Amino acid sequence: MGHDTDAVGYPERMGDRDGYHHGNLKEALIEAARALVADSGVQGLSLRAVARRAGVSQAAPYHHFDSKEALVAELCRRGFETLSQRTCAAMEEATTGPERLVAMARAYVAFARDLPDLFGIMWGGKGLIADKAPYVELTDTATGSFEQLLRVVSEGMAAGELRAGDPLEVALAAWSAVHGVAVLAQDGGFDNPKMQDLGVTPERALEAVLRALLAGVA
Amino acid sequence: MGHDTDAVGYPERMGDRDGYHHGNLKEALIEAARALVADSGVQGLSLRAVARRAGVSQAAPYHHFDSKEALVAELCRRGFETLSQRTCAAMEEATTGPERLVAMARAYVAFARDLPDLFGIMWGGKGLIADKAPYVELTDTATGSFEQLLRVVSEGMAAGELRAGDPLEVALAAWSAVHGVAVLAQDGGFDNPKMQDLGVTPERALEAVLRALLAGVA
DNA sequence: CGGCGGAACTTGACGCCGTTCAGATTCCTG
DNA sequence: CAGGAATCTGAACGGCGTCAAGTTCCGCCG
Repeated sequence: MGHDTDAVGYPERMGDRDGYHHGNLKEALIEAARALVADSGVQGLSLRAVARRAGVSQAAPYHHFDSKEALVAELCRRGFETLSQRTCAAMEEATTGPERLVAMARAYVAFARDLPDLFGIMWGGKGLIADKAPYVELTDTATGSFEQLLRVVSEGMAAGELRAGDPLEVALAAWSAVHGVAVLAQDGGFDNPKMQDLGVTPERALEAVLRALLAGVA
Repeated sequence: MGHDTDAVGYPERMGDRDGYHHGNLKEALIEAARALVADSGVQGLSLRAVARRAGVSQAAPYHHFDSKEALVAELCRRGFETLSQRTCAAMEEATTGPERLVAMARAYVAFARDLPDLFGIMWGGKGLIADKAPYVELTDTATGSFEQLLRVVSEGMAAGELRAGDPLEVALAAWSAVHGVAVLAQDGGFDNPKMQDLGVTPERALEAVLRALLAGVA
């Protein structure tokens, strides 16, 4: 295993990682945080644990981040980046407007399922990030995903593949509905006995939502 | 103001509140937690702060709750109870199936707006409650809301006010979509400059979602 | 009425947390 | 090679969740 330092590479000239200086601690901290969340969940994400995992003292992170919240915000921002890449990739494999919307929706929910804890942090209420507003890069990246959706809807309408209407309205409805499925699937809204008895699954919820959306738009 | 002890009443024979024993600490703790969340947010919710607010020592809560998580779970459960009452009340003022669905949706989103922190705890990812499954009363109450929705959909279909179909499918789509709006409205998905520029508001998202849902069902 | 058992509560402690700060170490520039 | 800037350490502060041991009070049995 060894340290995490080699997971990301050094910025320019590869400093010797055994020196007093780490060389690329900022990146190593983010990677350590990501790994920590991935296998210990949100609860296990402490700044001290991140520092331990990166092999530095507990105070070292403060030379690269203003606070724990700032580190989490960056983790979060990268999550939105990944999410955007995934929906983008899924979309490009489809051709018509409705197909693209469906592909993006599936990719969105799949992301929430594959990386539930990261997804939980990204949309984690006021738990870890009291207010996203100060983290401009974070909100910009997050908004980028919505703009991508908005573009797909607009183009679909222009191409006559989606019924003409207000693209913003359609994009908002789609985002809200799909996000709802992802959130419920991720934090246990579907995972209790009664729901199981009813035959409720995230897949079914997604299909139901897609059917409703497409009925109004395709 | 005074202590919180008088907020709920004593169980049987009104004990003098100044004695060594509190008299009705469990209820007082829940009330203190509720108040704390209401005016300090999720971040300010610590077991010690709850105890302080109730005027007891830091260890006192452990005679009434197994852990902080257990207290939060009860808080949470009452949140679902309130939510259910609100959607129920809103529903009863409407007559036809579609009207009832719309009324419930509005009440749901209004709840998230009125009590954002409580709503955040109820659906708070893995932040405060690692796993809801052990808290049976909690999951039961939460599921009750969905069953209520399912009933309304079924009755609407039986009365011919909603297009015939699988009630579960429709209820799932409606819940997911409306929940999505509530979540996005609550944790800042709509509250950034770019979204404002686009003219995005929770109300608009809700209207968009409702239009899509009703189109497929009314 | 006396005292006894147990429930309710307090005190004090442990380890972990986020954060700060003085000082040690190393890198880079001149 | 000198000195300032960047980086990292070690120790500390207060707050947190939790637990063990001690204290106070209540109702019940004799």
